[in-house]
Formats: sequence, C-alpha cells, structure tokens
Amino acid sequence: MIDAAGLRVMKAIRDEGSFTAAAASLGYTQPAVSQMVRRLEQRTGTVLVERLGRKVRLTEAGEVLARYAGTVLTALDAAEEEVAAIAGLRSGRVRLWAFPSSSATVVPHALALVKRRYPDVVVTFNEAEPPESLAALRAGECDIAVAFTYEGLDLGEIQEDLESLAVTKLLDDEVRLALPKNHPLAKRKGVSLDDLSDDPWIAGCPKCRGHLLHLAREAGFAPDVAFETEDYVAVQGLVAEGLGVALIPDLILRTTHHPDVVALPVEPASRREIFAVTTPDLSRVPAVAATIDALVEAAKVHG
Amino acid sequence: MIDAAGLRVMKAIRDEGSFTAAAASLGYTQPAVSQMVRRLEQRTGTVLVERLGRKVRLTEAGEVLARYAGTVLTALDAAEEEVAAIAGLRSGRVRLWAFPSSSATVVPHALALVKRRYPDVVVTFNEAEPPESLAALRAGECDIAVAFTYEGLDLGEIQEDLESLAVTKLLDDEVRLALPKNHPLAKRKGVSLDDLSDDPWIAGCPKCRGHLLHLAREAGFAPDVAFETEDYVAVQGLVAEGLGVALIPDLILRTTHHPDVVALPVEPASRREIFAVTTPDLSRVPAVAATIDALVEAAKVHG
DNA sequence: CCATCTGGATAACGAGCCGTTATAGAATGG
DNA sequence: CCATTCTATAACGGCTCGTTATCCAGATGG
Repeated sequence: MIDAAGLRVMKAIRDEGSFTAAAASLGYTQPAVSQMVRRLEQRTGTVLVERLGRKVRLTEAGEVLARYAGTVLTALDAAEEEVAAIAGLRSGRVRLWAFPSSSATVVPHALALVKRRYPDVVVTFNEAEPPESLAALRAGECDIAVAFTYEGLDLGEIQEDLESLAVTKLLDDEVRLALPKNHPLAKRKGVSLDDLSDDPWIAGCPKCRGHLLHLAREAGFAPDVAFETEDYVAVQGLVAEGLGVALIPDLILRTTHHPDVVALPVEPASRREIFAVTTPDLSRVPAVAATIDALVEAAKVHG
Repeated sequence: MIDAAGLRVMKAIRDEGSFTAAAASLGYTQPAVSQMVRRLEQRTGTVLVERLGRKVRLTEAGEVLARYAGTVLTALDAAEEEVAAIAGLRSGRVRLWAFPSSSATVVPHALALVKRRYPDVVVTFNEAEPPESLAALRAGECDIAVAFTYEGLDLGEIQEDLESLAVTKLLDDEVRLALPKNHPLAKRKGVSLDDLSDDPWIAGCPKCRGHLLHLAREAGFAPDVAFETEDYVAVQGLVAEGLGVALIPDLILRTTHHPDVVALPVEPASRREIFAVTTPDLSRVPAVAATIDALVEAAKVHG
C-alpha cells in the first residue's frame, strides 16, 4: 500500500517546505509531487498535507510518514550498497572445494591471487574428492568445485553433470609411473604399463584406482594391487620401500617427490584433466568468476 | 532502484524455498515472482537466486536483500499502522485555541466528550481571543479556533478569512446588560441601551468594546467608557460596586454571576455568534472532525 | 524405463502507476 | 495592482508489474 517512493516524497516535502522545492530536490516536476501526495492521501484515506495558501505543511499523519521515510530509505540504501559491494568485489564469500593434490599447489596460489586483488573477498576452502565436491556443488553447499577426470575414462559419471554445469579447464596433469630408484627399469626414459605387469601395485584414491585398472586392462593384464591409500606421500613411501609401483600425477610430484622414487613418463602418455566447476548461475557471481580466473592463472604457472 | 515489493519477494523466496510457494504466500502467480527476480537481477547487475534443478536458493547477494526485507517491511507496516491509528481515531492530536469565556463552559464539556469517546486522541488547549486564534490557524499552529463575532458588526475583518475556512456554528450567545442590583433600572424586565446613555460603561475585550460602541452609536449616544478589562469577573466586580454598567454575554453569566449584579435582556436583542473554525484540509482529519462534533454537541447542551 | 507431476522460464498481453507537458487558479510581495 | 510563485488539474505516454497460456527440465513412482 505505502511504498518507499511515497515516503521519499513526504520526507522531501517536510524537508523542503513546498511541493516545488521537494520536486526539485528529487529531480521530479511539481505536478508529479502533487499527484503523488494525492494518491497517498487516497490510499491512506487521510489528509497528509495542509495547504496553507501558498505554503504547505504536513499534518500529523504526514509527519508520521516523513519520519518513517528515514528508516526505510536508509535500509534500502544499505541493502543496495551491500549488493553493490558484492557485485563490485568489495565484498563476497566463495566456498571452494578442491581435491587434496590440488590444494598443495594451484589452489593456494589462486587464493593468494584473489586475496591480493580483492582483499575483502573471502574464499573458504574445503578438501574433497571430485564426486563429493560435485555433490556439494549441486546441493548448494559449495560455489566452486575443483575436480579432475582421467582421460578417456569414467567421464560417464561426471559428464552428465557437466552439461548443466559451467566447467573451466585448468590444466592437464601428466600421470607418471613411480618406481623405487633401484628398480630394474628405473633408468629407462619411459615405460609402458605392461613392462610392470608382474609388479605389485599401489593404488591411490578410488578414481585413481579405477584409472589404473583401466590402463592395465588396455595393456592386457590385471594388476596386483597390494596397497591402497589416498595419501600420496604414503604411496611414495611404499614405492621407495620397494613394496610396489604406482601411477602418480605429476602435480603431486612437484610438491613432494620422495628421493628414493623415480617417476618415469608412461607410454602411451596418460593424463588427467583438472577443472574448476561451478553452476551457470554462480559463474556470473563476480567473486566466483574472479576466483575461477585466479585458478586459471595459477594453473598456467603450475602447468 | 530497489523497492519494497522486490524485497518482499526475495524474503518470500527465502522463507518458502521456491518461486511457486513464494508466489502463493504473496497472493501472486508463479511467473510474477519469476519476472520480479529477473528484474531485480537486471537492476542490481547481480545473480540473486541460484537455480538448482527444481529447487532454488538465494545467493549471497540475494540473502542480503532478504535480510533487509525484514527491516523495511516492518517499518512500512509500522508507518501504515500509525497512520491508520490516526485515521481511526485510535491516536491523534488536536490543537484547540479558544477564547476565554468559552473555555469555562462549552470547551471543557467538548473535551470531556472527546476524551470519553476516543481516549487516545489528545486535545491540547490554548486560550486566545479570536483574531489571535485565527492567525494561529492560518499559521498552522492550531487546528481548531473557537471564535465569536458580534451580530451585524465587524464581520468585515473575519469574513474574508471565513470564506477559505471551514466554519461551524456552535451557538448564539445573548448579550445582557449588567447593572448593580441597586441601580434604578434593576427591576426592569429589559432595557435598551439609550436608557443608560448617561451611565459610565465598563468595556470588555477589544471586540466587545467595539460592539458596545457600535450598539451605542445605533442608539444615538457615545458611551462614557470608564474602565476596560478582559476579565469578566473584574467587570462584574466593578459593576457591583456601582462604578458603571456593562454588556456581558450570557455564556459568561452562566458560570460566574456576581450576586450584586443583575443582568437584563437588551432591547433590541443583541447576540454574538460562536463558531468553531478550521481549515478545509483539517476539517477532514478525523480527530479534528470528532472534536468539532463534540463542540457542537456541547454547545447544544449549553445553548 | 517410461509416464506423470511439479516447478521454473518465457511470450503475449493488459491495466494501472507514475512520470511528463501545458495550463489554469490562488496567494504573496513589491 | 501587477508580477511572481506556488499548487491543482487535464491529457498523455511509457514502463512496471501483474495476468494467462505454454513449454521445458528434473524428480518420482509404477
């Protein structure tokens, strides 16, 4: 019934003392104010302005409206400013979920970039493997999921999602074969999987295990998986002790490379793709877009 | 830019969890909400709602708007309620200015009526002679002026005002001739002014003095005005002491009649008219109208 | 696995709000 | 008394903001 525009007009009339001055202060013409007052009086069924010859003065009811105008307009301005701050990256919160091996390299770098550029944008961070992070994204618990997918494989599960999501490629992560440095093949420049069909294997996260099984099947054997752990420091420890060989993404080796482990290129080359994933809506939120941009730049450095 | 309707919609979406439910709770159709959100998003240049398949969820910016909605809508409701209270006579303030002799009788009775009927309407009261109270009315310092005018005379000054004012007749107040009870004419049933052309006169307020001069001139003499005072108790004291005779309105005699004074009808009869005056605008303010109604009723009783 | 249902987006449309300009009328001040 | 200044009103136009009708996607249940 009563709206902010009406209150603004009443306040202007009280402050300026005449319709004409009120109109000028609002950037309106005089009849606009005159009609607005009339409408308000009709709606409230009350006289709001007392016309004293050439002067006008608010009635008691009119004063009430003018008084509330302050509260309402201040709140509206504050709301607008807060939204503008989010839009202008002077504020904002991004919930980023990333898988563990990205959190050591690309993600911290990206967060530093965002922090430097937009000090008041807060990026919260959570470690999670791709299926979990994508579920969180769809549930609205996170804004950006940093996920990966192994080439050629297991797109099935994720791909369906990706169609309705906004996916940004970050980098390709070459997969290498980790051997103890005293392994017979450790001096080679590269190896193919079937060279190691008789070795015991150490598998990483479930997706990585699936990838290993996939590559091995293509190479024509079923690997003997002796250990499984999601911790790649542990994987390298096991390899160093000669308990098995493993596939390890290059990204991990860049940050933690056990001295007694050698990592050889795999033939044929295999890699995983790392993405930043968000929803189409969120991709248009400035803080989210800025964070994804930072991830892309960080990925270039680490690519 | 942002208005209350937009905030109300955002709040409803947050509270209800879907556009459809929000629309229902507001009495709108679903497309109305859908379009309102789109408009708000265009205006703010920000994504306000995240569409998650069949569910929707507010973004950070959307939450900001929903949060402010409470403040704004509460203030608007409060403003509306306060105005409605004034319109519904559950609140309100009336500034009444009345001339002294009315304040003893009609006005107190009227105030009692208003108080009984509308306990929360506050009538403030001020004593002032007609020219002053009418000036206050025109200056916006008072809402109702209770004034009088002597029959046939001096309308000139007031009449011009009355055309642009809202005038309500309250009562006719007969003017009587006050004599000391031992005056030679004190036993008459009535007197004409020229019976007393040789007596000294005591004049009341300036208007009353003017009225006296007018009547005397019509009767063919110029009165010897021995004293002037606006206090009619004093006037009667002077009359009782035999220091002169005076014209006194009946209304005054009803409340304070000096035992040593007799008040005889004047021939030909003369009276003053008592009015409640307000502005056309104010006459439509419920509390003002109610007070004038009460004055009319009180005047009937005292007529 | 398909049918169904629920919820959102979009198009088309209409009413009403709310501005504008033009003009008349009333009050004030020199 | 005239000029100025203020408000009121009429006529008009555009945009906001509803509506209905319809389509499409996602969830659900047999």
